[in-house]
Amino acid sequence: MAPELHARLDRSSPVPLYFQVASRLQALIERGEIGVGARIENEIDLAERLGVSRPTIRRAIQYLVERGMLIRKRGVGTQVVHPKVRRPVELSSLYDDLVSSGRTPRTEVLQLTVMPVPAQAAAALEIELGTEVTWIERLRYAGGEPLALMHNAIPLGVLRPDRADLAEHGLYELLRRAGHVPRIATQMIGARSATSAEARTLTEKRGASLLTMSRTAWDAAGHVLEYGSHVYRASRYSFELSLSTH
Amino acid sequence: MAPELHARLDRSSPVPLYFQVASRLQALIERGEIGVGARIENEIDLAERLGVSRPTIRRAIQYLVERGMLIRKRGVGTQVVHPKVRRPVELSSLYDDLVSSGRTPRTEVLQLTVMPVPAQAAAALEIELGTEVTWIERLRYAGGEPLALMHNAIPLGVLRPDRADLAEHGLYELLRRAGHVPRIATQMIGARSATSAEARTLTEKRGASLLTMSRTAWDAAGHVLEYGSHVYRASRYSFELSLSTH
DNA sequence: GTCAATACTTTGTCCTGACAAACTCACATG
DNA sequence: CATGTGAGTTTGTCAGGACAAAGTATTGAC
Repeated sequence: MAPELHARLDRSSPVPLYFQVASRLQALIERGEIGVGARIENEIDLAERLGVSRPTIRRAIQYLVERGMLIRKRGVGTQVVHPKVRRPVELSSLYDDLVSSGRTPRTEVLQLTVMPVPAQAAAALEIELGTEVTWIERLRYAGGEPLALMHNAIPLGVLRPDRADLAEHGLYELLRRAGHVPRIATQMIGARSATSAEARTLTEKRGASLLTMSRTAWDAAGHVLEYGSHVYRASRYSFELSLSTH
Repeated sequence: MAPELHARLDRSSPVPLYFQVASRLQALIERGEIGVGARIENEIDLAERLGVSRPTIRRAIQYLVERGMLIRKRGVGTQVVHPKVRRPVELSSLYDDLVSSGRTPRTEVLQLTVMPVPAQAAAALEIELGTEVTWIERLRYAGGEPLALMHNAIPLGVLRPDRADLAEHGLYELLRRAGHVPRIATQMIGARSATSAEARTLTEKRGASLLTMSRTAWDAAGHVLEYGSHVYRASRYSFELSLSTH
């Protein structure tokens, strides 16, 4: 087996042992030193060789199983099924996605007001009709071209962003910075034709196909953070996601 | 605390103890007997009261944490964040989705041939251009109306379905029955306008917006099972998904 | 040679015990 | 009154052991 696995683990590190083990295994698999289909050493030997207990090894392997890199079969062993980390869909904002894919997002804030919550957002946010919320309308550019028209409703108690913040950062970044970490979300992805106003704003032809996404996000305490209703130029954008069952 | 949690666990059952505990907790939370925001009993007391060890309780709680129902904080405790099970996106077929939402799917097999793999599918399936595959074109109805036009490419070694099977079952069911369990998939969701042929088949107007989804699925051993390229009537269908970070 | 019983390997479940780290809150101190 | 110190609570990590269940390979009977 590869040399990395022989190196001693750092017991003085704040990084948990199971995570150190998982990271090493992951690196070996990503570099192809343990090929797809190959079996890794059994848990008991691995534990002994690395000088940790079997539960620690199991936890490390479990971590990689959940990421879709490994699968285990009782009586058989643990096999590599995929060399890349297949992250489940992430709870990220378009802004972060664009940045991490090397593009340069720019945001134009079209509207920023406090107003009674629109009907569709009220249901999603689980708040009374008539309650005031911050209502935001933004136009997101990537590579100099308009990409998406975004509408958000945010409860007043959660965040009161200003135009400058919104122009320079993603909404999720602002939420996180305010101590509201999005943890859970439900999304609906659909499609429809652009209205003439939308077509004009997005520099598309009238009736062009748009990808729609609406999302409600909650924090760890179960409080609603935001409702968003966005349209994307289907000619420039699509959603990509990986799934795994375990 | 609610009475269900007091009932004795069944140690003779093949259902693991941690799962029995998780199921009970889940039921209590879903019925609202432990409200959102409420803290559940700490692990050590819970373990003692149910007569199991703390690792078993931890595993049960972990299971619900991963499903987005509970969150834990060191030094604080474990809280209910959402009363419904938030399943992560599932690796299921449209057919199964329709059945489980109480609709009655019907499938019309438009084409079923063995032919050289189309270029787009070759890349997704990671096979040589020119290799022969089973090529399927299906029209899926729900509630008497056409809903989706589906194209699939399947390696010959994986499955050789016949028309009758395809008309009566979902593709994923056939795959599973043949011993090929889909475990990992990558999907792209986008949108575009219908061609006139598509519009005719789906009884939409020409140029109507369609939701597109292409997917590649692998089994546990990392073998490619299928590539699918589907279009859905955006007026009748959208994708719904829940996400959580943990 | 075929097929069933058996031994072996490997992961799955569960236990007890221990200490560490993060958080809360009361209390003493300036 | 503000502040930080320390005790108490709760989850996080880790050890080591035991047996069960599922699969694989070998062996033996017919």
